Amino acid sequence: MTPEMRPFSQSLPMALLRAREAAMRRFRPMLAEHDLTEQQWRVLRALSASDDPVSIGEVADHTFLLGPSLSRILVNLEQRRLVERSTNEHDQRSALLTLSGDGHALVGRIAPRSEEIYNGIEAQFGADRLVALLEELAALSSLDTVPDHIRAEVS
Amino acid sequence: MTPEMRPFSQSLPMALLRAREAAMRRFRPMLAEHDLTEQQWRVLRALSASDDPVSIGEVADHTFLLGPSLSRILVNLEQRRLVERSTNEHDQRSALLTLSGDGHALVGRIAPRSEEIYNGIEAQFGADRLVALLEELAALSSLDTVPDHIRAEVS
DNA sequence: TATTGTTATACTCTATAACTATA
DNA sequence: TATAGTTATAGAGTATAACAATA
Repeated sequence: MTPEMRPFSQSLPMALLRAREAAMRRFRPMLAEHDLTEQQWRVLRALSASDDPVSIGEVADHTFLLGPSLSRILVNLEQRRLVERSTNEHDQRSALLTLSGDGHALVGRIAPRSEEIYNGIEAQFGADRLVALLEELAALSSLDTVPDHIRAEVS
Repeated sequence: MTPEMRPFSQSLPMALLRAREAAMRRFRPMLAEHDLTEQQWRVLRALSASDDPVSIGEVADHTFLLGPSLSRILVNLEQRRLVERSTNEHDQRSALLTLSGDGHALVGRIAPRSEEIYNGIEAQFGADRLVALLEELAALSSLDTVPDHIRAEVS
């Protein structure tokens, strides 16, 4: 034993991983039915969240995917006609992504089942409690995110 | 947009991933210095948490690693003399794992720095608040875990 | 020169099935 | 027959660097 370190069971990264596994266990079968990996789904989900085209870099930030990973995922999703690419007229370097009609349709088929699973978690865990947990997670995530007005002063 | 589904920003799996990323960003450089992947570290951490030898299956459960992944990680950790294997005398099929002296030494070198990082998070987020968050995460993780005495009745 | 994104490369992990040895 | 673990195999993601095109 290494008593100097907090118990494995109380490690924050492990607790987060464990909780995520517990949640994903409910969602995975549904994604598998549609031949989607978690990462592919994160991309579709990020695009479905916006009416406007989103740059590849923004999608990478939102989905926690690295450039090379995202590039290959996009090749796959474009071949499946779920995602469409256009070029930003104001900056020829950056590509803009949108969900295709098929992409919207697929998300639309998955959405109600996702909500169902979500409602099940809310019913067991408590809706208010879940909202509170999400708030705490957001607060934790933004700990090292320097607010914009401060960053402007620093840099 | 797909208004039928809750916002991407409020998806529980994404919130957990985001929080885990925020936490791991602080820990990763330390692991990289010791040439450890997150998964290798999870194995060492799980073994360091127990004075008694642990079976491979138990380690797999605790670390959320599949058998084949764990097998190869163990080959690596054994070659580096961080982990030792012995056979369970009562069941020749199962192998028992323990942290070697070098393994303990490595965990011992990492532990204080890990605690330092942890204290930083506590200082920013609040120690009590972090304890409360860990409790909520544990509760969420155990939602679908049927308690043993009930499982005995059911099966 | 800096930025956006892709390609190259090597490694690691995931996931399923088939297999060996033991129970 | 069932279980513990390994091996085989295919696929996908991670990570870094090098690169092309554009700003």
